[in-house]
Amino acid sequence: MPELPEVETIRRGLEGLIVGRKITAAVSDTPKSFPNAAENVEAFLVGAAITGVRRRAKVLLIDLSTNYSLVIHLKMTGQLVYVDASARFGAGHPNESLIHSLPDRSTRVTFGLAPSATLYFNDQRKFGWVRLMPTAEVPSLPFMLKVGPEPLEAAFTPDVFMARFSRRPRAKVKAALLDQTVIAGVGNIYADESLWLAQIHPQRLVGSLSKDELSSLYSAVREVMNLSIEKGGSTDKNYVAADGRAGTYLQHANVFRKEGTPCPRCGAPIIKTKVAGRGTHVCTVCQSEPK
DNA sequence: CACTTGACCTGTCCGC
DNA sequence: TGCGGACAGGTCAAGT
Repeated sequence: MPELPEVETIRRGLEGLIVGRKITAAVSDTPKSFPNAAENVEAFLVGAAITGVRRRAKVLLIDLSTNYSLVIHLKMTGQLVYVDASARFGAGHPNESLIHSLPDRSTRVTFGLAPSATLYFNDQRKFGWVRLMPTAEVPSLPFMLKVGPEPLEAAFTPDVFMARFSRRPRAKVKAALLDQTVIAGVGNIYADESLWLAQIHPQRLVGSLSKDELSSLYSAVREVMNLSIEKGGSTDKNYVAADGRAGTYLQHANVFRKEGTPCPRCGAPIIKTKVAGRGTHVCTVCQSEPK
């Protein structure tokens, strides 16, 4: 669920909440979620100050004064929720019930932050992970070496987009969109929304797309991602921002989870199918099927 | 090689 | 009501 807009929303929230703070403790009962040597945690994490929060693709990077970083992937159900002790009292918090129930049974790692705050890494399905490593080694991670360009950066021009796609001419366009080595950050929600906006059927093979269609898809991906960041991301079930707040993008979605409802463009019913092994939402009138 | 499918997990929902 | 099974979706490994 956390795709680029969700991770970016979390990053922005965390930046304002944790940069400059000192980590006082890091506790985990789930080695799979936090597979770091205890001695490294003691030496390079506990006592370190947080110097910055970055994002690359769907990966979050929390940089530390020890020149180590926490590398975090939320995968499907991961959350990073910041709770200040003062939020435990009084009303008015954007997600009162969540804040008051933490830690809960999905809490995998608990970070103490001076003077009186806690950062919870929650992950119901344990697909996500937190790793502590030297900041200088992050770019050498296999994922970082292979991942494609950031779609919202200025350097990501239509020409770059087309060059990346031309690497996979025989793939279904949805599979290519989801491939992180082609473009960074697109997941299932924004793949479906972008393809609907560009009026391209997800089964179409990349090699069959015209230059105009690729150009439309380029614009659609950026438009959809930008709108979602503006709305604080998509909250379906698990996703919340760093302050516990839900995102509202799905209220603006045109096809995702809209099966049976009329296409906002032509009125035909949206259908749900499976493409590239994933649940896929299309308007079969606006997005004509291949062959 | 290029592309597709299955595994990793847990919780929820649907049908019987 | 209980229970089995399908499903959710990000990424890597294994399969075609």
